[in-house]
Amino acid sequence: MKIETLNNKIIITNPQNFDIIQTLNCGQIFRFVIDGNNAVVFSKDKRADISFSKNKIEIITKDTSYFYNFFDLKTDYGKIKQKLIKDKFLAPAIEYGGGIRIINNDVYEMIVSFIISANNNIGRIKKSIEFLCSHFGSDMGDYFAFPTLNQLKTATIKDFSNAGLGYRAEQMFETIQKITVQDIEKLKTLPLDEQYKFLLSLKGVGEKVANCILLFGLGVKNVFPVDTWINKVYNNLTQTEETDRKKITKELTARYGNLSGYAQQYFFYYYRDNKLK
DNA sequence: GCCCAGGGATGCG
DNA sequence: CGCATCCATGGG
Repeated sequence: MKIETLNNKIIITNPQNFDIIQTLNCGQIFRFVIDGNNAVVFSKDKRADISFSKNKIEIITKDTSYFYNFFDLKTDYGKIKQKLIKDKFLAPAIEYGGGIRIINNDVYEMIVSFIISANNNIGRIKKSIEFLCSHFGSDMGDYFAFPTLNQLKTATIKDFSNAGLGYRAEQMFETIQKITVQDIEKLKTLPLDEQYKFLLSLKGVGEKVANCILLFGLGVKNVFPVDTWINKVYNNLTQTEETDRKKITKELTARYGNLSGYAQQYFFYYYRDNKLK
């Protein structure tokens, strides 16, 4: 794999451990469109237009360094997979979704997105987020930016309800009113336990959502978000009917350690995509 | 009509 | 602490 960064694009020839469709479709990001061999990806107020084939990926964007980090291009996924594939449970999942990369997205955007995600499905999550962008985000000409915190502070409970948040509308309103730009900046500098504590103090954020925010928004890899799919994976692999997600989270984080976040995404994508039990 | 979706808040013991 | 119950909404 060779990565070249030019003025307005990143060119990846002979991509290894990087599949655009897998990376976009594994549930870590909600603002994207795939059309054949092209994709458009949005983060904050930024946009990347991507064309991809078997031996080439082109990421066209004004913000090359942002999307270089966004797609985690500095990390050697070959090494990570080499370790994880020794795990007999994980091997088929890595075989299936070995082109997944863990995205480095904006923390605040992840807080809003994953509050919406609770007990929800990806189609509805995407629609709600699009609503918030088109009603509260800046008009960038041919798309809308993700609303800034101060823009979203103008939204009412009714607005969130109109966005399809259902019973999460009140939680979102409270959290958006409570947090400040300074809180978000400070959050990035805190040690893990304090980051976790802050996130759990927000309405609509529990253990699973907090772990997703840490993984996709703060680059923390020794967390293992447990949702309904991971719960199914766990029961499938252990031949149990465990429902205690705290226990499952603890066990899986202990098992995969600093590679938990990667393992979790391989599992999630494989089992959900194949709709296994 | 029931079940499910990248679960969390609340109340009760 | 652990545990049960409730929570909007749209698609299958």
